[in-house]
Amino acid sequence: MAETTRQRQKRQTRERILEAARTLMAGGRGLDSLGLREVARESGLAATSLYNHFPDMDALGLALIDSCCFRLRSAMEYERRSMIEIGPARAVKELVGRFVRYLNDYENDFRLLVQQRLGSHDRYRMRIQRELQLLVDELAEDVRQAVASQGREPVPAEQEAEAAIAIMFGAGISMLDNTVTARRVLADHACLQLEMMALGGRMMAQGTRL
Amino acid sequence: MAETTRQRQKRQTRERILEAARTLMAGGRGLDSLGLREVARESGLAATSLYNHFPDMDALGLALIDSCCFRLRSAMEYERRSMIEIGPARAVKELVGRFVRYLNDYENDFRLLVQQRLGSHDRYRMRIQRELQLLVDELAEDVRQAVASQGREPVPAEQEAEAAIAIMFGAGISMLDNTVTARRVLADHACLQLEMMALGGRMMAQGTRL
DNA sequence: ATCTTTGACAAACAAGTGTTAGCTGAAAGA
DNA sequence: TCTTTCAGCTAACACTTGTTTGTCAAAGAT
Repeated sequence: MAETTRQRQKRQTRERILEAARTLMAGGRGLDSLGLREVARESGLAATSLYNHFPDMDALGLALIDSCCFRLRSAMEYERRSMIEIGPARAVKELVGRFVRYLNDYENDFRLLVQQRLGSHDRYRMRIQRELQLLVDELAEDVRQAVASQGREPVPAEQEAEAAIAIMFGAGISMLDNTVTARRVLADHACLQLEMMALGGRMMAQGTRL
Repeated sequence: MAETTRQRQKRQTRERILEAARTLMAGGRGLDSLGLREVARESGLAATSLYNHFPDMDALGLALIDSCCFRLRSAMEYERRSMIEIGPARAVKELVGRFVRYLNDYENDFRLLVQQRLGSHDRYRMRIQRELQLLVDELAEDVRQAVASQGREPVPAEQEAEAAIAIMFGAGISMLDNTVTARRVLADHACLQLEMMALGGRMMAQGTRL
């Protein structure tokens, strides 16, 4: 069934509202400091019209976070086979490269996600935590498969993945206040840290301890 | 020169204001969603009285962040000699233990710092970034000294320290939404991850690569 | 062609915001 | 003891906020 004119226009307006909210947050403002009227003004609508799309401000925020999660997931998605076949060192580079590209494209998305991961709104937090846990789980599965395909001892993949995400997000946060060239240095550091991590995991799997 | 009655009362009131702001943020609210009048009400003062202590809301926020930084620094401070002498495995446990204790005592401080690290206010961000960099630097110096005292090859200490802070902060963020017992598990994970990191650094110093 | 639905609108409401001006009374200094 | 200082107060100003009510015109349905 084709989309009617009404449905299309409503959907477009809805997107316009979300886009307006994104614009307002571009300067680094927090989601909770955004006002309904302010968003309405930015999107060229009457304040009351927003109620035709979202029951209240919270629903708008959740929609925004949902779309941010979707874009993060899309950006970090890849073909597993290729990641596994290229070997660990290049896989690390590929992973970080993907993340840096995401950061350049959706800087404000990232800011929003990291900020709201600690926000007051429980629903927001849960949604984001779940998304990040999925990221960790997928990464852990990749690590396991890559190691298995090389016939090595099983490494603590969950821990590696968790640490890897923490390291990348930490680097990402630092990148936000830096120039594009400085970001490259930070990305290299992140690569090195991930390699150390992987190396340590491999040693630990062989029984080596500190 | 002793503190006069007036000076003492003013200082106490100032602290009362900051404490009120802390209370209001206890539920996880963002700093930018705090109102001057709201803080005044919470601290039992007239709104206008706050101007006797802070020129505007931004100054209040900065004072709050400053005190959070101070408490973080105090909590993570330790005697270097002891850290170096107990060996790497126990040093990791000590470090994480210290951080967990800080988190239990000053949960809202931590939330505030992590949130405002990505906030809109440049001065806030810079102040926090500087504080965290100091944390990284000190940790790196400890790693270097500990390694040197054992007569080992120099490891990439800066990178280890940076990753370590990222890992601990990542774990800390996860801990905020968990019970005390679940936090212990997360702390153990963080320890394991830090050990992997240290092990990988040592291997890398010996020339091993992925 | 007629009737119903509905997205967008302006007006209004009660409450909240940051900030300024001016007053008061107690502490500090002479 | 007299004067100055100043933390805290009330009142007021000019906004902004989220939300409700009722109107209107275009799209969809019959």
